[in-house]
Amino acid sequence: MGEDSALNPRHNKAEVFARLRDAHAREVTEDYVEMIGDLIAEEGEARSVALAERFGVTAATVNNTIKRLERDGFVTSRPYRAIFLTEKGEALAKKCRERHQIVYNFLVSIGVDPEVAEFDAEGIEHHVSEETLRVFARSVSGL
Amino acid sequence: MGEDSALNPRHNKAEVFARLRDAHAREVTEDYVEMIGDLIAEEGEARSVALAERFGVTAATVNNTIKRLERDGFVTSRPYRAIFLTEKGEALAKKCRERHQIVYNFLVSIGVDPEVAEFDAEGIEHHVSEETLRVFARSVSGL
DNA sequence: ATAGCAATTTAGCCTTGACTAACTTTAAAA
DNA sequence: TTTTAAAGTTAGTCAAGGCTAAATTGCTAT
Repeated sequence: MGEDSALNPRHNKAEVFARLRDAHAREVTEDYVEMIGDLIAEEGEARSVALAERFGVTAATVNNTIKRLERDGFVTSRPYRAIFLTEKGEALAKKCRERHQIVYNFLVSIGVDPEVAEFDAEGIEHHVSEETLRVFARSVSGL
Repeated sequence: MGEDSALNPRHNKAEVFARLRDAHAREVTEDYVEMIGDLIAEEGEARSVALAERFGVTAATVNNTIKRLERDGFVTSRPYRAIFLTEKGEALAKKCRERHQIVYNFLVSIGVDPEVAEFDAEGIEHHVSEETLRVFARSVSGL
């Protein structure tokens, strides 16, 4: 007995990977609400064409994704009009922006080149637990 | 002029996201070759049933994935038999194992709980650039 | 007022990665 | 040796997230 316990972590990875798949499913949503928030802040509104350009995907892909986000309650949109964040979307965007900033600042603080840090933060931010994020934040703030 | 240059990184994220999508496409492959390597090391051979259990997916899903890995030259397998890594697969597994270890050690070294570090490392390892990995490794080795 | 262009939407296709259900093969126990 | 349970395979479904091509809408300049 006990060979599948926490004492022998080699043998119960399933949970880790399940969480990984969940994080995965949230990534695109998070990147979109974050970007939509940025666009509204920078340009006053978020249009499909700007999202397509910034993500490097086609307008059709943006359209699909926005439909999903709308279905899931993160944005509202009317045909041929700009895209808006719901409260839920805004809250998520805020959280993501903060998280992104913490990861970015942390990477730079340990000596990663700012441009590389920008790349890596984008990938890492979706996979950092609350605890690790706290450690990052504490580390940046100089212990 | 210059508003899309590196001086204004807000405006050319497309590349970042393209790389993110690529990293994404490699994740499952990397997790599988790594796990197959582990199983061979621990149990002498890698069977579908063990992969399914460890990843928390069905045997059918494992089967699909293994076919893809075989098509892409990372593993060999014969019906109803164990799965083997090709040289290419072995090389990738080795690289992933090292990277995973560096990320894990780094997280633990900055004060993340080992169990949480294990979770996070699994997600982060696929998104860490060579440069950031070097910074992590250097940091762990006590600069 | 309308012509034309840019933006958006729609339709149809693809791959990945997941599932269930049903079937086949292998290997071990009776 | 035969039965049976476990392992593996196959077929069919689904959602996410990409794409292209074609249709539609909205805006702007004539």
